[in-house]
Amino acid sequence: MPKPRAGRRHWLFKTEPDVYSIEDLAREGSTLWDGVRNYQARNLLRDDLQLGDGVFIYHSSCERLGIAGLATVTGVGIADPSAFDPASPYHDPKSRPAAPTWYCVEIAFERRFTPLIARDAIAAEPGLAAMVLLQRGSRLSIQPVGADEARRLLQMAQHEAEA
DNA sequence: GCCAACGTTGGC
DNA sequence: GCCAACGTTGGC
Repeated sequence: MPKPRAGRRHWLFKTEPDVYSIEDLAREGSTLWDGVRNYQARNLLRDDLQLGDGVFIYHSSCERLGIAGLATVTGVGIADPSAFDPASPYHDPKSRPAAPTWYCVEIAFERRFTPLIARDAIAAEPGLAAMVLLQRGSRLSIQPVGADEARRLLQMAQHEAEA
């Protein structure tokens, strides 16, 4: 059997919509996903995200929890400029341009999910029970999404849109 | 290198 | 606002 062609890989980025929402991304078209200050998330941003990967945008700490849309990775391996900026709340003097501590990627708006895929609906879906998002105490803000999980989520977005 | 204290995240 | 879970810090 031929090796199945690897489709585009998918990730999930958490964001508080009060700070930055899918609407902000839709308006701006693309953005630098900077300010991530967690080593596990940093490793994914620096080493694993690839051009063209899909990014589910998850709204956290708000009234309507869930995946609000989809974006595409358009820039990888970027040293996080906010770490070098003394005026930024994300400033980190330990990170220097010659030896950056923190990395970010650029993403571009792809589409909104209307309505969003509610966290409740994700939790109720047996095939999605293993998602990092649902794991007890998971605070990782950049998460891998499995191929089957991504497929299921995209189906859910489609069905909800038709309903 | 251990581990207690602390700050933060994030669902409820 | 509560609080459990987690990552980080710093004294030893």
